[in-house]
Amino acid sequence: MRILIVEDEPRIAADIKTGLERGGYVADVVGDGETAWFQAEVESYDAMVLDLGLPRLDGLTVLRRLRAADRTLPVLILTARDGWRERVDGIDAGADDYLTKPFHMEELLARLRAILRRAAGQASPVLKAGPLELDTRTRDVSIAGRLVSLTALEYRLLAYLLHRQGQVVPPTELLDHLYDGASEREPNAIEAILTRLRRKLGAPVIETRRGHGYLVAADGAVS
Amino acid sequence: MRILIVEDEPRIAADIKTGLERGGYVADVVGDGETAWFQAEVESYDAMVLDLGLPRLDGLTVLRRLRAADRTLPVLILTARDGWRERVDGIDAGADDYLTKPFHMEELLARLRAILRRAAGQASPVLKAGPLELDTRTRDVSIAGRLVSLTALEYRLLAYLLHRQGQVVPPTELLDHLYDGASEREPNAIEAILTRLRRKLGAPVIETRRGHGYLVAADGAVS
DNA sequence: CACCGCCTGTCAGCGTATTGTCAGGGAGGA
DNA sequence: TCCTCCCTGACAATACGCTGACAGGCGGTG
Repeated sequence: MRILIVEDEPRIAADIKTGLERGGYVADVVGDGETAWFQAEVESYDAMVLDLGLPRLDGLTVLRRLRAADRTLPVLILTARDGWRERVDGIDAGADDYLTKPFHMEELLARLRAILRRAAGQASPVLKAGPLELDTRTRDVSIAGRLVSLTALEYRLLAYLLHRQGQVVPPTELLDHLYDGASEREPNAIEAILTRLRRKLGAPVIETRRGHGYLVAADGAVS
Repeated sequence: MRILIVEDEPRIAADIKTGLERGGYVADVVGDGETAWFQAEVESYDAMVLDLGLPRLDGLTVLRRLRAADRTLPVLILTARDGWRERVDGIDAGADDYLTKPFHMEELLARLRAILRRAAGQASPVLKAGPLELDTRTRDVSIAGRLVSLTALEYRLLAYLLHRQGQVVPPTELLDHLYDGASEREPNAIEAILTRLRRKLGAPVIETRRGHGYLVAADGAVS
């Protein structure tokens, strides 16, 4: 899961980035609305954390532009403590959620999980596919009840596929969502992680559709 | 739109009900968790406004039961002002949103609009032509209910024709759209793919218009 | 500061599915 | 009938995906 943080205060931005990375996400930071808009158009993110008070281009405007362009990217906005009017505007402009500053990192993570979950059309924070369970809160993964310990990337890969359960995910998309913007990777990197992940899982949860991509079946069944 | 309000304090419940009705919704009120659970099972609501502090059966429990039963009903929870821990639990239990008491009616309405909007926007893009169905999310193709497995190019060819359903597509255009700009192919390559595709489909879905191109009829019928 | 161990990206080799080309045949239109 | 255009089977080249091995990097530990 790759998140775009839009926050002009470097200190806060860095805190959020660290928090998100601890939470198992990949995050890019931009400091103004203009760049945010550009970045969101050009790169692919799974969600955006958006501060409303921004230089150059106001956060609400960024959000409205996104929605006007039919981009359904989940957006979590950050507002001042007593700005309920601001929050109502934000929600009507298409925000999926808000958080008032200052906030607990833990709450930001919970709300992020929630909007990501919703975007995937899921109701529960525990993602399931057949014998496989992935708890997004604790990041525990178990198969047939047995806990398996995954590395950061293995987890991200699996979580991403589960979020898009029932859909075929092309390898290029995985490349986009598993790594932040700073890095270039060979497509083979995905295959390597996948091999190791499959070995750990020990059950055929992840299907390959040659020429199309990878897939975790909606009910966990293998065709 | 019909909303279920779960709130044990009659005064607040009445306020919310009034507010929702002013906002154009229909609302029912129940005062305890047990009834809420029963009511949500028996009647059909478009969303639920759920107070967490409830007699008989706690709000969180109601929510978890709903989610355990795979009910995706949008739920907005009401929490105390400083209960961020409670909110995190609520969100992880599957709440779509929360609001801290006391709140502005206007904000409740905005958040309700938001979760209803979200719940509505989940349609699967499936292309159809007669007995043929192509699901762009899973890349599953089925004809008369029977799944057929297509290679990357067969899929692209079929998808392209379906996108332009009812129109005659010249082979040169297919050449342009199936391959990237760098490569030169014999026009025969298209014919070869088409032959294999037709054999897999087993039904005359793709017509040839000699001298013009290929066509998938708008209703899937063959003239 | 040095060491160690784990994580992870790259490379190369392998097996297999996919796909372009070729050549021959069939059908439609003039 | 003749000339195109299109279809199709066979085959070879290619691309794709999987895996084992290796090495650099990073963080933790003594």
